[in-house]
Amino acid sequence: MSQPDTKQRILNAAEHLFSRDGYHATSLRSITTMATVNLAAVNYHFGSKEALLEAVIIRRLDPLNEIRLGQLEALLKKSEETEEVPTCRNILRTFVEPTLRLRQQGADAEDFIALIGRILAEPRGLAMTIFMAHMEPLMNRLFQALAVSLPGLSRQTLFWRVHFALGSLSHIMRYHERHAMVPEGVNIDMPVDAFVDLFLDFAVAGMEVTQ
Amino acid sequence: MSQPDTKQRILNAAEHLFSRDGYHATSLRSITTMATVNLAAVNYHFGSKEALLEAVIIRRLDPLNEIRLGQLEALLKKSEETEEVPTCRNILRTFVEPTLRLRQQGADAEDFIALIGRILAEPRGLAMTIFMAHMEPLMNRLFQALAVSLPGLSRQTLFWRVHFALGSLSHIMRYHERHAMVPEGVNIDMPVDAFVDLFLDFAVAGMEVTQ
DNA sequence: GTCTATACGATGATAGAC
DNA sequence: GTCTATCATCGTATAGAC
Repeated sequence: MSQPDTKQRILNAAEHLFSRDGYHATSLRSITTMATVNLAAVNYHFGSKEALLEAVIIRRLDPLNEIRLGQLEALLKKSEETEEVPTCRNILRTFVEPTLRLRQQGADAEDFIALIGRILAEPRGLAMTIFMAHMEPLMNRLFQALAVSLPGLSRQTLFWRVHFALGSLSHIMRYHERHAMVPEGVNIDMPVDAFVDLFLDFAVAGMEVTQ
Repeated sequence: MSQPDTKQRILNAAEHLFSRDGYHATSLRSITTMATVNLAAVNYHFGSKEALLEAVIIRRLDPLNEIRLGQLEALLKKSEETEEVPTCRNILRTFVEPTLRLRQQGADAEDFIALIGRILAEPRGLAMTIFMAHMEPLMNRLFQALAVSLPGLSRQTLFWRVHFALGSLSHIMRYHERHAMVPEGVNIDMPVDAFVDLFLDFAVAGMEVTQ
């Protein structure tokens, strides 16, 4: 009997397992078992295990980047009208807040967060190529906006500071999974809004410091 | 013929391949071929593939942590004598500088840097457990020293800021491998000293900001 | 003690018949 | 879409040469 959501069930299972165990450590058999579809269905719908990974990434990354780019463009448009340069904090917020807010959207989104963390750690991998291609327009726009907001910084300094800041973000997106080394009195599960501000306090100070 | 450096050759090959391709994507056969040893030599000398990974990690991590801890203790001892609280910058430097200086020590050390990046992205993996066990004493000491240096921060805020800062570091340790998305006019290969300062400017500002 | 050659059972991805 | 067969490769174990 035909099951119209076969593709989605495969995508969900693959997202979960790729995130939890990594691409190479996940077998097609475990994916198709979890999705309750036949082993060969992956090849039929996606062509290969690699193509399945790409589909998993794109399904969530593109909508997320649309939100991030939309918020950034709205901020820049507003600043044109008011003729005020947008602040570094507000620019970074358009990137950071939609990202951290993924956590509120359930376990599936958390899986995706972990998957991105893995991708960023495998520089030479196939997934990295896919990821970079889909991030580049947004990154260029972000870099450009920050250059206007922080005219005192050299391109070199700005470049590295952007990566310091986004590196922090990618690191903490993975951190909630590692429950070791958490001192007493520290709450790992903060409300998203508070966490966004906690992060922006840190990142903006580092971006804006003059030296 | 006896080859007294068989273990080292296996370790070198494993470090290189684990770093480049990841643990699961690396086969024992590719390691033993690169090391020009017999397939069974890994099991003979290390017991299993997992035990080999642990040996690869420990060989470099323990000496590195000895250097970092030694510099931190020296700083704290000097501050006791002069009765001055060490600065956040100097505390962080004891962690950051030996880490970034690994790059100067040749291609092998660069492999290890990439491997650590991979480990940090696989929260639930075996390697993470090994890594955490060997990092914990140093992390506790670092956290304690920073708490004294930044008495105005809550434990919660300090905890997250330390992870923001070290997250930046782990991210950029991997970055040199990804040559995409580097704007013109940006030099990826900076001298280590300059890069340490560039990083500390960012991280210290973020650590110290009051709000 | 070290190392080699070889074999084993499990699991990988994929292709082709249906 | 599914089922089954196929074949490569995996980590590991073992027997024996040096």
